[in-house]
Amino acid sequence: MKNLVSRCPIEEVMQVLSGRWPTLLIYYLKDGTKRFSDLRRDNLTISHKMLTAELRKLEGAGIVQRTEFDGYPLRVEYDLTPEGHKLVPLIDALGDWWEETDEVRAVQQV
Amino acid sequence: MKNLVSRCPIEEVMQVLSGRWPTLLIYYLKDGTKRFSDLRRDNLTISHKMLTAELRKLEGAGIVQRTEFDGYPLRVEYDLTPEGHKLVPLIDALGDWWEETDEVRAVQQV
DNA sequence: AGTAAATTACGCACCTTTTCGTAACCACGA
DNA sequence: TCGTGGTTACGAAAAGGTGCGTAATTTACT
Repeated sequence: MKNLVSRCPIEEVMQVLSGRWPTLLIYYLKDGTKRFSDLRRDNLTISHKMLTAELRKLEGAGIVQRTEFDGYPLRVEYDLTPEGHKLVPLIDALGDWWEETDEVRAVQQV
Repeated sequence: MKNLVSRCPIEEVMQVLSGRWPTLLIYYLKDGTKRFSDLRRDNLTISHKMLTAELRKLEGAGIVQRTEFDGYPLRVEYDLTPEGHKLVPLIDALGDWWEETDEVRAVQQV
């Protein structure tokens, strides 16, 4: 999903939130500061490369704040921005919707 | 994004809503019944292969209702289900969030 | 009257594009 | 030599576009 087909804000958010990782990362970060290696430990299956790419995307969208500390080994901390925190309940609402419509899907499958 | 890495409802919704088309299709359908060819006309760039695939995914998720009418040429109508309609304001909220955080992003880019 | 073409909603095969994981490498300090 | 956070190159796999085929009926042309 490289470029947009409309200038609709919804398509723009979805470009950032689409995929397996963005919402999961937001969820790990909502509990507080995490380091790169913390996220890799929590989130077993994401590759090194994907994690950096996704974090930068979220940073560019103003959802995640990256803080680099001088010294070796290099230390970097990731947090949700205030804007990122505002996003959490909206994503929760989608999860709730999914759970509520679970029975509907169960019926349809028959 | 073939299979899930967690059993979190949020990852499950995102599997359905991820990508360029699902939310756009929901938006076209929220105004009422559309036929396959209506959607292709509105939504210039989607290929027929993608359109069928996305519509079936939304149908499987209980968001879209597909109604087939006998006769030739075959006629098929697509509508949002009641559950699908409930989803609209949640997606709207994401779009609103994106617009509100627009200035934040503008500042960061500098 | 007879034939040709258009219509609708796809399925399928083929081919290109994009995505993503793996692995190697870098910087440095303990 | 290991750990940290990150980049790059490579290759496999998945996503997605194009074009052809299909059904039965209507319309358009000769």
